[in-house]
Amino acid sequence: MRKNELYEFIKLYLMTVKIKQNKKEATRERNQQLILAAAEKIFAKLGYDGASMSMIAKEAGVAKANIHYYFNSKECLYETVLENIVNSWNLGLEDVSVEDDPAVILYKYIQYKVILSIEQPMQSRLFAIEMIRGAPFLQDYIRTNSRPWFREKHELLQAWMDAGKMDQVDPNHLLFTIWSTTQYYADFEAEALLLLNKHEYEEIDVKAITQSIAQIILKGIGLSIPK
Amino acid sequence: MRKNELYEFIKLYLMTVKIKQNKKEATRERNQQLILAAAEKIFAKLGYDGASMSMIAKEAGVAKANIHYYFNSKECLYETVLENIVNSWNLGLEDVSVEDDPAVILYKYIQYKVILSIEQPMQSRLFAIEMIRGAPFLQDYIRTNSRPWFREKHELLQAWMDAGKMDQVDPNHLLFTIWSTTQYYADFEAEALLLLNKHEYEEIDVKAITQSIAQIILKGIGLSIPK
DNA sequence: ACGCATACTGACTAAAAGGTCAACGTATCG
DNA sequence: CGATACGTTGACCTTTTAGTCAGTATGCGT
Repeated sequence: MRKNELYEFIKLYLMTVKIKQNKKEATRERNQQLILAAAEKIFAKLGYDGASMSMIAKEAGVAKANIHYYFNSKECLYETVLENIVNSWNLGLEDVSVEDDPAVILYKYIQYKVILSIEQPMQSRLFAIEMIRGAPFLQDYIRTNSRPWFREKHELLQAWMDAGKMDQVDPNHLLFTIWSTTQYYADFEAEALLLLNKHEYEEIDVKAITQSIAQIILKGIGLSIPK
Repeated sequence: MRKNELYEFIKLYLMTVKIKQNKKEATRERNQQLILAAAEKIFAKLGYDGASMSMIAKEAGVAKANIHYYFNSKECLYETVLENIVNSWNLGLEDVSVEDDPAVILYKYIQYKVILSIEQPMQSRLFAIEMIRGAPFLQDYIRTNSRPWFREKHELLQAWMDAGKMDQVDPNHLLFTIWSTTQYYADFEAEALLLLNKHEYEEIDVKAITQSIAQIILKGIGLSIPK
């Protein structure tokens, strides 16, 4: 019975610990999230150098020194924000096999990326700023994480082409084309809205954008919009 | 003969003025260009806030105070750089009429924009940064200058479609698609090179990029690559 | 209730920013 | 040759920045 006792003890202990740390740990988690959200917003709007720690503190509703309590430096905070974004990035083209229909998969991917661009434009912009700067913080991450993902998708597209399911196009540039066309509406929102003479995107725009991009790209690689 | 005399006098006077101002005005012109070139480089690499006047001064090889002699403020310098870029921007799709072949015209435009992206990436990046910031300096310029240009091209594309020369696509999004796909290689050079596992673009890449983009977009709107 | 670790902050520092200015250098003209 | 306007600069100013720190407040376990 010793085993059982031990098990019960551990279970109780863990529960106690959890309850004990509830308030403190919850505060910790909450404030970190608050700071990260504020940082994402400010960094995306003003860039790394344009953003100041006091602005982020004000946005998050905490004292500036408190940010330094959770994050050692401005660089550290920026890096954390960026990695959080890229971590939640490459979804939307996952769990795909050669058997799937490229038209359906790619249409969904375009749709997914357009929605993300319209609804979370700041993430896209923050990523863009980092790339424009030459990816000083993200280049290691891209090398180790994005590259395998990219290779995998490259092979998938190539397999579809080999199977005669779509036209022969350079898979690299096809992926770049999908990224750039969809992210344009986040990164260049100011230009797009000014030229379209709008104040903000509407629900109907999301559909029109998705449709236009999908029409051009899918037909461009020998497919057609599904359904 | 008085008219002729006056004309000769003016001609001589202007020549004299030109000669007189040669050295000083040449220096003025030269240094302004030097400063503007340096500013373009530094602003594009580090953004508006990341760039400092002393860096630009160092890059241009002049004293910091001397920049303020030619340009009132950092904002003024930044604005001048931006407007110079956009002034030399919308070329490549000029002097086009409905009678022209859309395939030829659009292929040339894509080619032009790809070359510009590869050879002058800093201009594209500076523009991108300004747009990401919400176009605080360029929005007036876009409203008054880019919008008419955009409307004109919109009508041109619509006319081609009405004439049955190409598929029916939203002309706005078609233009956005061309811009985004071509500018991607400048703005996201870091990402593209990392994923392509290259140190820099080569001559062959320019052709491959142009070909891939043109293939997808032109076929996507019912055309094919000319010649 | 008390002691202790965690959470938090106002007030500070040193560095760097944009911008100014008086003084000096230099080409042009009477 | 002066006189004048333009070109140039080092030194300086104010403001803002990232980051620090001593000290306070707040739960938590005993």
